[in-house]
Amino acid sequence: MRIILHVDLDYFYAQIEERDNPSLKGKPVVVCVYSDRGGGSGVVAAANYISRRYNVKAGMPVKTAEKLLKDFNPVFLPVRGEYYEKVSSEVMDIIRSYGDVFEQASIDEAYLDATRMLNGDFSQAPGHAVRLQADVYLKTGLTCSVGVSYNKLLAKIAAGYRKPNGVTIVAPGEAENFLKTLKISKIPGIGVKTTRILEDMGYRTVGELQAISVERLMDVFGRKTGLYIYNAARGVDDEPVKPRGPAAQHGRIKTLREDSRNPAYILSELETVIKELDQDLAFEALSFKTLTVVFVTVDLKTHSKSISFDRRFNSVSSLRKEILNLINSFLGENPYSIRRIGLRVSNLLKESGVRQLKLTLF
DNA sequence: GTATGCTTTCGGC
DNA sequence: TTACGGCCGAAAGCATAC
Repeated sequence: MRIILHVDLDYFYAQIEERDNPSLKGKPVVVCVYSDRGGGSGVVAAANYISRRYNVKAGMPVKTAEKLLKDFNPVFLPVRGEYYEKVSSEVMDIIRSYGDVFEQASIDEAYLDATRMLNGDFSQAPGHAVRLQADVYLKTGLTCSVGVSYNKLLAKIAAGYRKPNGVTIVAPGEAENFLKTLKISKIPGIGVKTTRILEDMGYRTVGELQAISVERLMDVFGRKTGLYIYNAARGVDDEPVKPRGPAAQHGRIKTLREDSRNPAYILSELETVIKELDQDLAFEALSFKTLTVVFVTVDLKTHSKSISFDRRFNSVSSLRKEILNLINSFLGENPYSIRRIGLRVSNLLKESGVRQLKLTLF
């Protein structure tokens, strides 16, 4: 039996701001991504627990959060992405030392396989998790929530069970009991859409979900997803904790100063995106074979158009003609104006040798 | 029918 | 009443080859 931990930093961006400025404690704190449109246009990236009491949530328009909090002395702050990345690396370096295998799942989440480190003795796992939590707090001043179980699925659900600053153990034999009263949306991968379908079928808890046959689930959701839901409802998961390699794609997207269907204007707004993406590629010594233009139309739907080449490029700046073609092709088949525009490169390869040495000297 | 590879969309954080 | 970012990986969808 494996010993798996899931570590989740609590309300990460907002907690960092609170840590760095203690006068924020006790107030609703909302960290926002503002676009270039002015007038406070943007969305909420993270909200502390006081904000959450007033129904403020990540993903919500900033304007909505302002209305919900107007009587409660809130603090709205712009995101400091690079700084949060740096804090994340410091925290991850601590977490890493508590497992044999470490997998960073996002900027504020990680999995550990600690089976060998604890000699396969599950009874040592709770103490291990508490020590990890205390160590992170002592060294960084940040709290996290930890889930401990014998697979990634249960460890992740467990981490979400007691927050913030919680530790939840789901020992072998306890999964059925732990799962049966949970709402089905607590299963990772079961989002709004799937929840709606299952609720319409009359299922609300994971316990109830266990009554559906695998055939029925595969019928409704397809082979792969259906089997996943069937197993997840039983706490069954054998995904290994595995270190993540470098990102498989790099992208930049921005909100246009005004909605538009003018290809020349859209391309001009892409200039900063091109510059930043090229800096990224140069810094990491990457080349790519596939270029994608990402469109978000005024109805907030995301679309994309891509082109693949049979040779590698190390910069997008020489591909403006291709970008323009993709924009025109999109406009030809879509009636909506464009609100946001971006670029993505994939099929990445690390440049090696002399070329890389030259680039990293900058 | 299966395997493979590419483009597009979905959804979590 | 509406309001709305910027990333990423995974899954879905589709075409092709055998």
